[in-house]
Amino acid sequence: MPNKKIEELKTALKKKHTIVFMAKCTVKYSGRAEAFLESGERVIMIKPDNTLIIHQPFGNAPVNYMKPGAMHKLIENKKDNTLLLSSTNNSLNEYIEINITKLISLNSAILNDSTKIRIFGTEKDMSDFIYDNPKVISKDFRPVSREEQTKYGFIDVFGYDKNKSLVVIECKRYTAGPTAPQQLRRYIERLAKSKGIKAKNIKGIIAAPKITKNALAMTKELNYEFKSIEPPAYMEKKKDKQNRLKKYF
Amino acid sequence: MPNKKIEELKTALKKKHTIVFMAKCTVKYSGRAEAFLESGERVIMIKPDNTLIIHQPFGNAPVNYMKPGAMHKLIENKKDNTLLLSSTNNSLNEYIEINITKLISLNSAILNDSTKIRIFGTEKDMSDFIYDNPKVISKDFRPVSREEQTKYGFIDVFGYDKNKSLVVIECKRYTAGPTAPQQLRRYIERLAKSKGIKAKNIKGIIAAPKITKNALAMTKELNYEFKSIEPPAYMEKKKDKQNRLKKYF
DNA sequence: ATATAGATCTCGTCA
DNA sequence: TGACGAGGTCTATAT
Repeated sequence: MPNKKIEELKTALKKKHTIVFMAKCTVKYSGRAEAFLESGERVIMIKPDNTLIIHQPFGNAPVNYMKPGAMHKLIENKKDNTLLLSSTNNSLNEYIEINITKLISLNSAILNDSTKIRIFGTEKDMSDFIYDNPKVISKDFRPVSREEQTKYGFIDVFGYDKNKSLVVIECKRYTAGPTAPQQLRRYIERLAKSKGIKAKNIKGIIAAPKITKNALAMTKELNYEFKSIEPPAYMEKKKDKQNRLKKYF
Repeated sequence: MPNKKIEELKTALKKKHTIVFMAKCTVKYSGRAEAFLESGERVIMIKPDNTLIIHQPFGNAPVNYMKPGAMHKLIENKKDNTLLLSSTNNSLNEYIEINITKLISLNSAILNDSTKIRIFGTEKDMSDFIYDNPKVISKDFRPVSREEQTKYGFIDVFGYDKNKSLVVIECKRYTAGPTAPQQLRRYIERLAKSKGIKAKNIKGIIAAPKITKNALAMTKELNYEFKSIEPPAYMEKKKDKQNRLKKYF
């Protein structure tokens, strides 16, 4: 490996640049589990906050990583002309060893970026939409709170029907699986206990665009209701995708 | 922006290289949700399988991404000297627009890597450990199967006690939360139904290193049992971390 | 620090 | 292809 590149990498690490390099290497990880990756060519990224990310040339997820706050040490082995990048996170008790046998490319720079991403169409947006438009549940539904995360658990939307019976709504932004009625059941049982009423007198509703067959069976067995509701951002997008996109720039 | 770099990027895209570049850009995403990221300097990676990943210079997770299988188009705007990288995934109905105002660095190469990571210390390893060492549950426990992926759900370990009562064990690698007794409850209720026996005659055990206070309360309320068990890899690691690491290389 | 649940979750696996 | 649960999940939020 060229000494110049190694010096450049050392300097970039010291100066806390954002560093990206391609290298042939093996990887060992030890921490919450243990992981081993045989020799291959990968992309390795190190950030100023000491995040380390290793990507294989396929797939969406990194194959290995260290969370922000690790410490990196670069050790040259002049005998066999290899580099060892050793990363430790003492507080998390995690450890990575990258044994580099070939340095294919290297780039580093100070990147200026302090912006935060804005995301629309989350589950919170969905529960807000239901709170603001209760008629999508039923004309009799009267919401009284959203995101009730304190006493009774994390209830998405909470209210009363025309008979003043309690109504608890669990939102899912995608197809509801078996965990949805499970969650609803847990919230309703807790709520019933704390209010001193019977769980069967609380109405449970799952609001999601779709529900799986099994989840629907469970929902009905527990005497809850499924209400098909699209996430609001998706509805907006359908209506006028281009206008919505333009709004933010 | 230098024409040479733009041509290099175009060629690399065409040749399906693994590409990494740093750029000042804005990002718009529309798909499962909608996301907007104002101008800033980031690392952008494009893989031969058409994965696209955008990293800000901080944090572990990518700020934006497209899954494998997207299509990328590079459009030059010579008027204001900008580049538009437009990515679409038609089958997933997802879309990203990256507006590049500065190209800071660029590297591309064909990376050879066909290896797959091996991970030890997963939940499966834990259920295998319990199956092979049933005495860690109790001296009377007789396991008959592990990882029972049936119509009843996914049961980690399944067996009988000395009275020939059914025993169902749910494993968690980390602190068990409220979802653990919930899951166990679902498996046991389904199993009881299909076997035509009463759910209360099936013994439920949560095996995990720790359990939260609420989860323990739920566990007891449902007449299940919590058994504190360390994940096996962690135990091995404690015993002789160095030996274990050496074994695999 | 712990607890809890969402996520543009991702990924593998099985029917 | 959908369903389902694990994940070295990660991340944000509340206690």
